[in-house]
Amino acid sequence: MRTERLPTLEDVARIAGVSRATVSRVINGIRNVDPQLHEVVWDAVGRTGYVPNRLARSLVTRRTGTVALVVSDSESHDDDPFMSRFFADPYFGRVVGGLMSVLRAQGVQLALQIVGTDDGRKRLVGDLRNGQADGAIVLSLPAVDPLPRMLTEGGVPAVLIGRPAEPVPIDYVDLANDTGAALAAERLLSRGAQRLAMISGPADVPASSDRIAGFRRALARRGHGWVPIETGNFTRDSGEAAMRTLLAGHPGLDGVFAANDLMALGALSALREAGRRVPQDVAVVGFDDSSAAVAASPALTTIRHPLEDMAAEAARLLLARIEEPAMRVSSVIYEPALVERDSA
Amino acid sequence: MRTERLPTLEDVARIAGVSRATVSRVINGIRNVDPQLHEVVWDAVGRTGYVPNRLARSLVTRRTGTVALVVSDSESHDDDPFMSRFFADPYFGRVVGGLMSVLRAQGVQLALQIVGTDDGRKRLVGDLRNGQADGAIVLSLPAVDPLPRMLTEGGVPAVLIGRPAEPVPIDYVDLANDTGAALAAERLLSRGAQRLAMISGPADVPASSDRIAGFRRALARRGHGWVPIETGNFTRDSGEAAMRTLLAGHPGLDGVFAANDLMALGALSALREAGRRVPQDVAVVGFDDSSAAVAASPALTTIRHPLEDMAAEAARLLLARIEEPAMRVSSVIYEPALVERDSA
DNA sequence: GAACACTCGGAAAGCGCTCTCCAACCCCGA
DNA sequence: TCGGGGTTGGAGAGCGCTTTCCGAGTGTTC
Repeated sequence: MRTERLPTLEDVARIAGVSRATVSRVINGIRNVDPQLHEVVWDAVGRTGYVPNRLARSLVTRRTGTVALVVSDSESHDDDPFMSRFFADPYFGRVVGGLMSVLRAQGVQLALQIVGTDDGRKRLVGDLRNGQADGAIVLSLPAVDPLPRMLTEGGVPAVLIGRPAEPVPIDYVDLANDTGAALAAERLLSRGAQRLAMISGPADVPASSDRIAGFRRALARRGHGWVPIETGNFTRDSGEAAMRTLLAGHPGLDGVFAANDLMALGALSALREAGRRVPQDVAVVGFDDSSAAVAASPALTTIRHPLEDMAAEAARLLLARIEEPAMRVSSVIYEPALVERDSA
Repeated sequence: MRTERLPTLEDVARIAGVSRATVSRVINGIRNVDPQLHEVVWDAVGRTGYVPNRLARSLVTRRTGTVALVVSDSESHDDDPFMSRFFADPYFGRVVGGLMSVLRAQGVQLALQIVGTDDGRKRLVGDLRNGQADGAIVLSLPAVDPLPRMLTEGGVPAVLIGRPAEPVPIDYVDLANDTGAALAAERLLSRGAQRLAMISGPADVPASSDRIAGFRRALARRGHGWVPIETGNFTRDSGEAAMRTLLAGHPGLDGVFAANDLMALGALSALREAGRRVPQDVAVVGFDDSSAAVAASPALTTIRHPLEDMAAEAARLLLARIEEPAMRVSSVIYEPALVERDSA
């Protein structure tokens, strides 16, 4: 099976009685080839079951029809369960789904790449420059990541999902995280909550710090000063722990904003355990509008994060930049919206 | 940036003052090259910042260091939301996570491929035979899918996750779905439930039919005859609808087995809406032990599905087959386990 | 009928790499 | 001094494709 040689351009050419060049032209629909020959060639293609070899083609055209989805992680070891947690999180799947919705239509493939070390990043950039893929969509996890800069300096078309921590001239799509957090704050206040608190993500990643800043600012505007903030790491368990800590330090709180739904779920557990009713005693607002939000009980009032749309836009942006590398660097910011359910 | 030509083997050879062949040998660590030259070459590599071109290498070695993750769907259109639902489901992410855990350690990359038409399948097999990837992990969604057979006939190393609907000599990993369903049945019975029902997935996909068969068989063994089964499509909403239908037709039922957690979640909603308490009035068992199970309220008693482990094993199997194409076809069946929580 | 403009198809030069020969060389024993 | 065995490094032939030249053929115009 695998052993028998596959038909090549050469074979097709021989059978059709023309040159390799002609077959190539016919297959790629280039120039006006005599309709008669055209037919003869396609016939030979059909008879041989010829399929062009993408590798060989890419080698000369410098185009692969592939885009890399790069997950840039900080120093992760193989036995580190973090990555598997990352993949199990709906975040990853939603991004892939959004990307595929536009890539698939263009016949572009997606190659998954994970880099966890600077060495890995260097190799990745090298491979990309060598035409391993036409461009990259980057999911950058570490608080500060050299990858975006390395990519732009290497001249690799790339689009970030989520803004870079430090300014880099690179395309990206992002969510107005601060606005989202402000929506949460206003919802809690308008529900009558007075003593608010927040369960945030790691303070050094942009999405997190933006949510913290947005929440604080919105409260300040409404005359609320300092609010207790407990830091989690976006997992359910960390949300539960954070909630316990908050309750211990501030038993009178009546409103909580969690920086994602998973942590809100954890908070719900901790509140139930502490005998607090949601939303009567404590109102809770999550973030993301993930499927977990509707599964929760009470169903989570949360902030909608149009991740699929963002990923799709990132893909479009990347395709455009691949087509036109000199294009001006741009970024697209999506507006979040409040989703009202039962928890606040 | 992108314009400047990248250093090639040739350049390195010139700088090191040796031939291309020698540089190639040094880089690939082949044969005993004079230690002195060895050093000279590496030095030149460092100075030029040379990175081997994978494409060119693959073209001659017939090895890409890439494995395709193929999602074989039936006739899906671009505006069909099904795919995005599929990606958002934790199933996809868990599979990717499991695969990556072993592929990454081997430096193997994963390329995502989606095929929705027979034409697409044909092209895919052609590309794979041409060495687009070294092998494929297949997630086959349609009830009956020609892809597995096409792959084996094309001599493409491939491993299925989930057994093929019709017997094909191909490696696969699967879960003992029937055993899992039996565990659910026994749990319900031992909790004292007497009038059981099931919310199944589409009856024509193997995983579904196995769960149905296992559930029925276990009940029959315990002297329970016919049980009402309502069919859903693995989404939350379909579970809710199915539960309503069941309640309408069998108001007295006191135990439900849902073929996955998402549908169990929907069932929970429908039961609450109907004023039934879970587990006091109606006991509910789910399937998968997804993250939704613990988020649910009451937390779902469910069947653990070690998907990450299965995917990892699939990856190992594939790597082995790529290494040794003549290896005997094998399959690995995982045993599910009952996870006791609150809903049953 | 010659000069010109086109159209079409073929030859061949790569793309960047690997790997099989083969020549050159070294060391040893006869 | 010479032949044989064992290294080591270089030349060069591909892997399967695209694409630039060019030459040959056709039709058009004065």
